[in-house]
Amino acid sequence: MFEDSYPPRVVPVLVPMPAPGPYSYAVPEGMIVMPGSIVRVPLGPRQVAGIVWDGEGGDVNPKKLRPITQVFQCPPVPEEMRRFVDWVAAYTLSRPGMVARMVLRAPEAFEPERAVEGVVRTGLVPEKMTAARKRVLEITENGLSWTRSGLSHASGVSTSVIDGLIAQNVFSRIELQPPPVVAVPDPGYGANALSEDQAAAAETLKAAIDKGGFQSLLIDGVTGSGKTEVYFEAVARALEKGRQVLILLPEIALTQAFLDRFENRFGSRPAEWHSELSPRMRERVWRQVAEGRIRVVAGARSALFLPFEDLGLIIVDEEHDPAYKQEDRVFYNARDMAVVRGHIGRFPVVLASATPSVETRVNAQQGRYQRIELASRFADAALPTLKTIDMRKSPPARGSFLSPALVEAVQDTLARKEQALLFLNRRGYAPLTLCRVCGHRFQCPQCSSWLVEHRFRNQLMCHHCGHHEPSPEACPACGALDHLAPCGPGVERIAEEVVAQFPEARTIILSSDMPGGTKRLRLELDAIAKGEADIVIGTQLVAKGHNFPNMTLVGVVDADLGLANGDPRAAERTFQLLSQVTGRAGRTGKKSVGLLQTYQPEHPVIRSIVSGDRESFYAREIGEREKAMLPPFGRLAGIVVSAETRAEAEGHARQLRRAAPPAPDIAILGPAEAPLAVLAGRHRFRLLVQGEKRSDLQGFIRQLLERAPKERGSLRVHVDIDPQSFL
DNA sequence: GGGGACTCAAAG
DNA sequence: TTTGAGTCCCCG
Repeated sequence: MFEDSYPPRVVPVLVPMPAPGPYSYAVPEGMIVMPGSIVRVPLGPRQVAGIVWDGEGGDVNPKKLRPITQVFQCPPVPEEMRRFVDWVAAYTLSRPGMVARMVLRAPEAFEPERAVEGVVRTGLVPEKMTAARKRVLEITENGLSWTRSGLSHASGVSTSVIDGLIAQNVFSRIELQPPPVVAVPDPGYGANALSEDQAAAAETLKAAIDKGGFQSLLIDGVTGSGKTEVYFEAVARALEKGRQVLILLPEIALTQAFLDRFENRFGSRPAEWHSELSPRMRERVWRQVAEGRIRVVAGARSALFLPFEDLGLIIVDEEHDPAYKQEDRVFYNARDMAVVRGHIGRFPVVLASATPSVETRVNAQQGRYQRIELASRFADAALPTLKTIDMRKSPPARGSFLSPALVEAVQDTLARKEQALLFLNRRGYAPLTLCRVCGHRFQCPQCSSWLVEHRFRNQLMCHHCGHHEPSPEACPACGALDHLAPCGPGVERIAEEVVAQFPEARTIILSSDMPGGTKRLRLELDAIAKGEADIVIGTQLVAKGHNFPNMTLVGVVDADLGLANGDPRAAERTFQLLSQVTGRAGRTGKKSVGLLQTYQPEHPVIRSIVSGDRESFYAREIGEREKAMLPPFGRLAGIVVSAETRAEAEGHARQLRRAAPPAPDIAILGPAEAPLAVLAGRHRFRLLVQGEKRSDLQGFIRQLLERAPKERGSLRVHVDIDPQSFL
């Protein structure tokens, strides 16, 4: 008997820390675990949740071996999900435990939800009948069970009436399943009438679902072409087949309108998953997704790591959106990992965008993704007429930033009682402050970029690293008072100009850093949709999928901004942003106009925006990328190592060049160029490492990380996805 | 002598 | 990633 338990059974367990692989734990006698089981294990001085992994427990010093404390009573993490974790870890050069940590992000969800106490009729009748008791009995005639409070509410009696009936055995207490977070969606609830284009596209998607197996599809349709309705049909079909569905959205916290549309189509809301969920809700959603009780989740990128019981479709809406990139700890692009997830789970993945990323277009061109085009706007929604305003010929008055032509257009719009949107992708009041006496420029002490003045907060802020300081009264270099000059506009400064020009108009600024946070922004967006504002001044936030039905003028204050900042994706980003923002106009068929203030009206990006010729943009950009060997072409431009100082970056670069041939191409970039990834925290320099094969680069980076353990913390590796090395 | 800030190694 | 231990420094 004693012998039976020796040697103890040992299993690998993935624990939430950056160890190179799973740790081994002993399984106490009588405990039943299987791969995927979520367990509580001792780890150093604490207890953590981990996932029993596949294979044998590695050989460890038996003295170190400790037993699993407990197996949680929740569904094991499915095989598909475990392969996905392994794949993501290998691809992103992160430790599997850190990826597993993303799966286990709902610590209280591993224990079953507490059952709710309910009551049900026993069949007995009360000795004495009263009016209140009669009402209760009528309502419960059908024999269904009720919660105590629910029943008291429904029958309009106090709970003590029900307690009395329980005491007389007219009702008995039962345990009810905890209530679902959301009702089950009904695929046949509110099917929309589709245009011919839309119907054809929907058929293609449904065929992919019927066929089964992995496939990635791209819905490529101009803004307003009704992509959402199209992929809703795919969602409906997957639901009919009994599969779960994940809809990924960038920044779901702001997309309340999406949830309404879903509800109109399916009769109930999808479950939400994003960082602003309350811990309680997070637990319930996680648990119910694992149990298969939730059929559709609409979530931010982290929803990709929910333990779906039977996922059968992923939609990635606005697939080009940079918000899909996670750039800390585990670096990944949720759009690409969604494709991988679908491949592992053998189901279709649908990407949707009006302005697909160049990578995705290349994938479509090469036949990896099936492209479905929606060329026209839906129903009466007409695309706005777009024009440039040449700022060399029609300059703004001195000290202002809006050209007379744009001011006039705003005036006309107000006169027609319609709304105008002025777009400038720059937060704050002025991007640079300088001293007119000595020429001093305010710079960030941490990362040497310019400090942006924010008048509302009365602060100078670094948009790079978050450093901020109070706005100064005097120049710190020469001490001169009243000679600090703001240079260039931010949205706050445009708002100042607008208020001066149109004092009677109702003006709203929409910028992610306005006080009040997400909640306030949501209210503001609602207010605008209801017509409670005349002029909206906004940063890129306004480009994102909000519907402003009465918006007939979009003015782009600086269409050139972002075209020349050294980022290899600058042209693409600008094209996407300007297409999306001008697409905000004319959603309900009113004649609408987009005006782009520019100093370079002949610039190819500006021209393709104005002419509406998307294809010329993609053709040209794909060609440029190919020439420059940038993503998604040629040599993988995929790995970025950030370091704190240039010397350190050079050290890393030397090491990499010394590493076994073929040595990769390495570029060292300062904060100003900063392409491909946001500089995180204190990291000021980055090496961009290019190589022939992903596996070579992975080798280099591993070596680098191993040889430079002292630099841990000052060294960050970022993987920029190379879509051609997938799968 | 104790507390705070910091670095380091270890966790099965 | 988290933790505890060790070290240094400062302080009536």
